[in-house]
Amino acid sequence: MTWHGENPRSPRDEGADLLLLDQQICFSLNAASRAFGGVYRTALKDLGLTYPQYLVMLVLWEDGAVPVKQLGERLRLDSGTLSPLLKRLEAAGLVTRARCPEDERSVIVAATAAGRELREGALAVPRRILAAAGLPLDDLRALRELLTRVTANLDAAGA
Amino acid sequence: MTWHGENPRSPRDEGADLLLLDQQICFSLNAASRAFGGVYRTALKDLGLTYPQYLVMLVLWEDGAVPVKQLGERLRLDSGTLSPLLKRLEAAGLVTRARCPEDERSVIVAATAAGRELREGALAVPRRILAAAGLPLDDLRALRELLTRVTANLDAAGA
DNA sequence: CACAATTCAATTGCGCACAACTCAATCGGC
DNA sequence: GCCGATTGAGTTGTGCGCAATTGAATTGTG
Repeated sequence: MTWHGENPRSPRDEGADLLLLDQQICFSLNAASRAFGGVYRTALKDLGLTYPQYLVMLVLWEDGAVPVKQLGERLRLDSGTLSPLLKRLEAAGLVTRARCPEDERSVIVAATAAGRELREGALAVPRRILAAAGLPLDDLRALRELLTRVTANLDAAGA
Repeated sequence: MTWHGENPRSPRDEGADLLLLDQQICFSLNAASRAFGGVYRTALKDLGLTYPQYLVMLVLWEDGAVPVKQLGERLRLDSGTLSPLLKRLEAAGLVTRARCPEDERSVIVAATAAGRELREGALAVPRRILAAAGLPLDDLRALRELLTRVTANLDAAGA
């Protein structure tokens, strides 16, 4: 045996095995992310939220008022994404944006009364998502663990 | 013991464990996907490809000429995404698009000579990505396995 | 105090993702 | 052969994601 994998290839294609594995990992990650997106889209439709907007609301429900900067750190998003998103949430009457008096550079985001009321309807969403995912809790925990580690590694490598 | 988890909560917050897990899973999935995207962005910069364009080229390198429809099934993308993407690849001189003679509705996509030459440079990419991911092969396989299963479940639930 | 460097939000430009729609080609039943 | 239904690409509109830039507020240093 000149080859050592289960997928024998010509010498000219050395590395093609890795290329395949790579494709499967990254592609399946992408596909999974979009598949979750699809389920969230329908689950959040009644609330009038997109998934990133839902994430923002989750932070606001948990933390109260937070500056845009902090929101970005929590969600791994920059102002280029958050500014228009927050503008839309503001237009929908769900959040307020106000310059911080102590530091006029930063903008404080907070949920309005309507935004806080939305939490009620949002409580049903996660159970629906978990049911759709259809994996046992242990697997989901393992998945989360792996994802967290790989993200940390990738961010470190990219820095 | 009234509770059964490691994270006891008040009765009003029943299910909050699940809720939190859901948030962590979906968020970390999203974050991981974007973290991979960032590493790919830099790795593919020299080739002048984006990550979705790279996925398309992978299919073409592997399969030769394929109709747009088939491309969409493989990559889980629809014509609304593929049409402009393929247009850009065509403008870059990497692929050709031609109506299928047997069925004038479908369009056959194939790599040009320049597109095929790009494969040479692309062979170095996966190793770089895997290194950045920094997980042992077994973990990556486990990750891929979980992602594939969860995507299949989500797609089935969404249908 | 003055002034250069830094920080934070917003904006611009480009590409992806998806829903909704259009339109031509094809297929099916009759 | 004819006509309605279906199929495959493409287009439009909206929103996310990110790089690069702008501009105002703040901080640090001489």
